[in-house]
Amino acid sequence: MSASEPSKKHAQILDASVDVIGNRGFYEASVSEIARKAGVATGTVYNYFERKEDLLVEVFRKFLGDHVRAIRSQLSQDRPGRAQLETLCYTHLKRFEDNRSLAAVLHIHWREVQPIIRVGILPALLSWFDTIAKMLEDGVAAGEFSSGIDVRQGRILIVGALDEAVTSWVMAGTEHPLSQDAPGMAAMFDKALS
Amino acid sequence: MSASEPSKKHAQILDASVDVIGNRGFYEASVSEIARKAGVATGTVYNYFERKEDLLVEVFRKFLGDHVRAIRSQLSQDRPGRAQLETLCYTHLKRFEDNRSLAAVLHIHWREVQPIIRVGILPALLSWFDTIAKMLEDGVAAGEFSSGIDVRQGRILIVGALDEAVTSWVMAGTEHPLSQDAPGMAAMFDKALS
Amino acid sequence: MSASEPSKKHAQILDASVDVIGNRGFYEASVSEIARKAGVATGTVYNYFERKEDLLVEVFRKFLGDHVRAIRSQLSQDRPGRAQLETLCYTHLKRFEDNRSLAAVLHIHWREVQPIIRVGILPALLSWFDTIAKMLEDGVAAGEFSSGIDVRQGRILIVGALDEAVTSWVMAGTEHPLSQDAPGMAAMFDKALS
Amino acid sequence: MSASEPSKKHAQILDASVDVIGNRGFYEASVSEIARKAGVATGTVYNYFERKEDLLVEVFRKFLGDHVRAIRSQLSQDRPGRAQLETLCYTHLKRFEDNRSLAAVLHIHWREVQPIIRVGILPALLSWFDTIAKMLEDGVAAGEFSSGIDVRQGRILIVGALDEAVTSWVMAGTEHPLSQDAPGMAAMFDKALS
DNA sequence: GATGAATGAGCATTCATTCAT
DNA sequence: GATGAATGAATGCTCATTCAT
Repeated sequence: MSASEPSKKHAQILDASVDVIGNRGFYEASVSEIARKAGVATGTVYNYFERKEDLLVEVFRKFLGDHVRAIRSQLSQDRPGRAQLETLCYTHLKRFEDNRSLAAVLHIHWREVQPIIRVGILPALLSWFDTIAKMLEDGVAAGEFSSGIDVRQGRILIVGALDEAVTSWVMAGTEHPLSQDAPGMAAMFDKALS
Repeated sequence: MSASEPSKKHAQILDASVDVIGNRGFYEASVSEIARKAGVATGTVYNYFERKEDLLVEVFRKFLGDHVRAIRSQLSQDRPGRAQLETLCYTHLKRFEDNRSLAAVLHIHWREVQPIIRVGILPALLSWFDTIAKMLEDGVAAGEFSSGIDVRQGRILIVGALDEAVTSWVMAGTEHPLSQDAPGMAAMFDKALS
Repeated sequence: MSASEPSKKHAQILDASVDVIGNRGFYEASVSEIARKAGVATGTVYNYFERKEDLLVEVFRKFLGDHVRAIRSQLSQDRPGRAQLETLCYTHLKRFEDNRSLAAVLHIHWREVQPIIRVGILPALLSWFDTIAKMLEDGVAAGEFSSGIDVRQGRILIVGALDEAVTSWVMAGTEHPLSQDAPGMAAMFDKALS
Repeated sequence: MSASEPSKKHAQILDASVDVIGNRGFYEASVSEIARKAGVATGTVYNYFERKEDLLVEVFRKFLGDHVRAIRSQLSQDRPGRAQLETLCYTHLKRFEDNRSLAAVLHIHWREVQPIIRVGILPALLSWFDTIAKMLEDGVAAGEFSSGIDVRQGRILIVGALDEAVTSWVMAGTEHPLSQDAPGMAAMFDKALS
């Protein structure tokens, strides 16, 4: 295998982490269970990750990172303003509707006080926040959003509302299609920012 | 002390729980540390609470319960619509600005997957959600909010945005006054719902 | 109350000890549960007994002591030999048939390795052993039992067999009348000693 | 080591359990102490046994099981009746004379009320009882024992007397050779059953 | 004497992490 | 690199005992 090819086992372990942590929560999940789900021995996990905490950190780095990159790519194809808001909401909600375990991991452990986790997660989180802020700034620059809006508060509104939408859906355990809320959420955001 | 006064030690333990859990997180907090902070022996905690989990559950029951009751009382003195939104935002943000530990406990452990905690916390959570939904319904009935709004989505918007505002403030560790965001948040909510 | 009159609470606690220890076993029984069954506060137990272990020791002292005295009194009314064997078996088995909890306490904790219990129980145990040995010696002296018997081994035979009879009955939880085995046991003892 | 060889650590832990439980009693014995005696870490015990109680249960399963198999093998080489009684007594008493700790564990915890222990121990106990009962039936069939005997009562007599012989010897802490009682016990049994 | 809340030592058990194979 | 048995620190919880009221 070439050096650039990511290890297959690394990926297996990461996928298993999403699965187990998403269903049990980080503190109720055991490294052995994740290893078993990944089809490797417990010790193997430590060939790829230094600490249990790194599993969670890497899940954020990879999966939230991928998500943010995808969102950015989508947004770049829309005109700033309402169109981007609709794309954002739909893409975000659809992504997690299709992967409930990932939704659970990212939205439940978003907030984590243990410093090693906090610090590790932060970059991925900030790039998500920045994506939203950038979108708002573009909307203002394009005259689509009011120049009087507070970008920081707007970011809080959007991030918080999307977060709560996904969390409620995850917690409720219902099968109602999460992405159906996208138009309504986008409309509210649009009005709030005009 | 009068007979009707609830146990002093119970209150001490609950306050210490807010303090310790708020700073370490539930899983990093040990019962002995909470006991020490409360000025009682470890075993004493178990005279008042059956399990460690009950500490967290009771914090929600009491402090979120008190908060919701206070909010409801405040809202009843305002006219439905924008006035209530402003009161809601200010009261909510001010409450947690004045008690960072409580903010940390409630906003970090809002989401908790362990069933015994989930189930214990749920009633307090639902009463918070219902308070927001009720406010929206009153606003619609009074003609202050558009009759076309989706109350469920509106609830998600407000709960999520307030949650994110507090969480960001807690996590950042900055001393910027959280309550200053109240007018801006209220204005966005108002526009979103019109 | 006169000094010689035994305390009512002392008796209540002892009766409750038989009840609880008989059903849970000494180590699974808690002092608080015994106190509750006795209708007194936990601390009250320590006004009458120094340690938890003393509860067990006192049960042996009082109830095995009473039993041995009753047996001795019965035996003194019979002629040595077979008649005494029959009286012994019937009285012993009937006593415990009528009080299953006491049977459980005495027969399960007969053997106990904790020194403080061992030492405390020993006198009562020895008086029980001596009673049997004395009966055997009387039987030999009266020419009813063979002069070739080993009194120590005869004591072991009778004590062990009666013990096993009661223990089996207690453990099985059946309702078959324990005392019905008395004639058969007595007959075997008689033949063994002739 | 061959693959069929049972785990060495498992055996070490079991041996240490006999040692520690035999001397302290089950409830006074701590898992850490057993682990230390076995030369392993505390956690290692839990790689081989699920619960502390399983240590005791396994001791019965293995050591009482081995003993019963050995006894059965010996008995099959003797003619039913007196010869078997002598073999039984000698083999039994000699076995425990040579292993005082094992004698203590098996004879003290024979009776145990905690359900998880009771149930776990029961099969080994029943196979011991059955061995005695079978021996009696064979003796009756061979005309060596009276056809009028009650096998159940005979089982109680033998099991109880042997149990008491060993227990007395263990408790007394004397060094008198336990097995010397075998002929006398066998003779009494023989007469009792004729 | 009676009470029962308070105490804190003690212990079973878990599990992240290591390391010999 | 892969394995999984071994490790032992860490912690929730119990309960005999004390003592202020």
